[in-house]
Amino acid sequence: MIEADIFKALADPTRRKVFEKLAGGSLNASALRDGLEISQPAMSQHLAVLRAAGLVREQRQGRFVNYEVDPDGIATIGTWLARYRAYWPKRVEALADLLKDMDQ
Amino acid sequence: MIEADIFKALADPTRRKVFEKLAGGSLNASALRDGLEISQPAMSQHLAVLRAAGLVREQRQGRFVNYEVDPDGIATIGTWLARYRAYWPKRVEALADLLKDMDQ
DNA sequence: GCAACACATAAGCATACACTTATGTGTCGC
DNA sequence: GCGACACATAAGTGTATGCTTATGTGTTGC
Repeated sequence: MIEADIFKALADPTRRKVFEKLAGGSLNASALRDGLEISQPAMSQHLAVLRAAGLVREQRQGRFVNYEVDPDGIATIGTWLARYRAYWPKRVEALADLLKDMDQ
Repeated sequence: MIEADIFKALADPTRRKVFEKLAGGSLNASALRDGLEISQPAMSQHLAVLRAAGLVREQRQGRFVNYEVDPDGIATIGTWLARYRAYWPKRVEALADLLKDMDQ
């Protein structure tokens, strides 16, 4: 069950901050530490959790490792959330429009 | 930060099962225990966590307490997920359509 | 009132988890 | 090759969390 890994990964506030940083584009592990008061090993462990959950994927570039949002994780949350569309309130109707033009 | 409570609540597999049961309609605490091998106090504690997170709301009916999905929690996840619409893969495009006609 | 019921809360305990320090692996530039 | 760098992994530790048993609160029916 990969949903378990996803929600567990997002349960940690630091990992959510990291993930939300990546929403703006790919960054390497050191850049992700900026602003967050966290040790290098701690960040490495958090990134491992996010990657294991399928929320993030990595790309080695020399001695740097670039991380970016993995669409697979997003898709899993999206399809999970779709089960509850009957309970979606009207005020979030705009969200559906946003989702519609995701590929430009 | 209510997002913290939401993701923490959904990180537990039992609570996700409970929440997914409620996707089909409201149920009382005893009915929610059916199928899940869980004690009465454990269920009560899980429901308290889900309610504190805004994922579930209760409605007393005599000595029963009916629980149902709280649209507020769903909306919070939805708006959070909207930040990542750039990474939404094409294959989940259908989800957007589902969200569009949520109010019939 | 009182017994049975539906659920909530309290207290204690075992495990999971996020951190730390220390060390390992791989790359770059000289 | 070798030192500096970017990151990963190992091992240990304090705290959070989900469970248990026991008890409390409120409702129903007699």
